[in-house]
Amino acid sequence: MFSKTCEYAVRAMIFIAQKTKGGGKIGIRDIAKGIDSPEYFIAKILQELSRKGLLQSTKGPNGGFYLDKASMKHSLADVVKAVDGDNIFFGCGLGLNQCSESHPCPIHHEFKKIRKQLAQMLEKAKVGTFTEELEIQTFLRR
Amino acid sequence: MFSKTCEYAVRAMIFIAQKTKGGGKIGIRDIAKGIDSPEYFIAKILQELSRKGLLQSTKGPNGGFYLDKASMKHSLADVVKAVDGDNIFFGCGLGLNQCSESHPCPIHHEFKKIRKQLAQMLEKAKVGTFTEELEIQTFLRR
DNA sequence: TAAATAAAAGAGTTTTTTCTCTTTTATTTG
DNA sequence: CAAATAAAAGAGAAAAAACTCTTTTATTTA
Repeated sequence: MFSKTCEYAVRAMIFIAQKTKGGGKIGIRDIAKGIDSPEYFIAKILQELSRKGLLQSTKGPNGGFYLDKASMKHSLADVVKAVDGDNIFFGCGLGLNQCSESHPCPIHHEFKKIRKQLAQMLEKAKVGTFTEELEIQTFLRR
Repeated sequence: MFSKTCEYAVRAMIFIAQKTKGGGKIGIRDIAKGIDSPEYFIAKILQELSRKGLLQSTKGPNGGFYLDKASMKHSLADVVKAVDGDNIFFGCGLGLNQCSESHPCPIHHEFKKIRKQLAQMLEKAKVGTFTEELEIQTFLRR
């Protein structure tokens, strides 16, 4: 469904939201452990997301990654788009470039409904909404 | 969503169904052209599907690929499973191995609905049902 | 039964994705 | 301001996916 890069990104964003809701920051090593991902790899991914403004970071002692108020309101769809692009939301299920309403592939209309539901679900899910359930952190690993 | 291999596979199966409904066979070169895929690559994919019994073939002059009655009844879900496995139908949206009802990731329950709909849609779509609309063949390219 | 045909199998190469390590830059704190 | 800390950036390596070519095997037909 999503690339591994994208899965790590979503897990990391949710994790960081949980951990920095109170105002602190969290380091890359703790993030990697917290979501069970390769440390250097998730670092690269977060650099990219940071450049795109989806999360914040500061260098040096007491530095780390965090989410400001605006970033907390980003949706999982925003994260997915930033990493994998929007092909999952708009692309043809059979990989055809020219597939459209007027020139549909055999499963175009059925597939459209599912893509739409997926998009809506991920739009509704804001990064900041996963903070309440504290226990959830366990479930971002493995 | 699906691997390219899988997209080619589904397109090829639909194409072969359309072309061999009347009882004939179709060669690999025509299939590759018909669905706009790399010839040697789709050949490999169909060999695999043939071994798994999802379609039939014969060698030699007048040989080629075709679908017998039973194969026509296979669903697109069967094809997807044969190529990509069933991860798309059962796997966690965030890539977690241990994600389950009792140990869910943050989007487990929402994601489950979408996976289910996708599965149902592809189960319902039988390879043989795409034969009526003759014009459809154009829409398996590009 | 020899030649022609077409898929199957074997053995790759290329490209993309995933992952790693080292060096640099920014920030803090003693 | 020097040392320590932590992310950013650069430059890859490893693994997986996508794709290609050649040889073999099965089948038909002249």
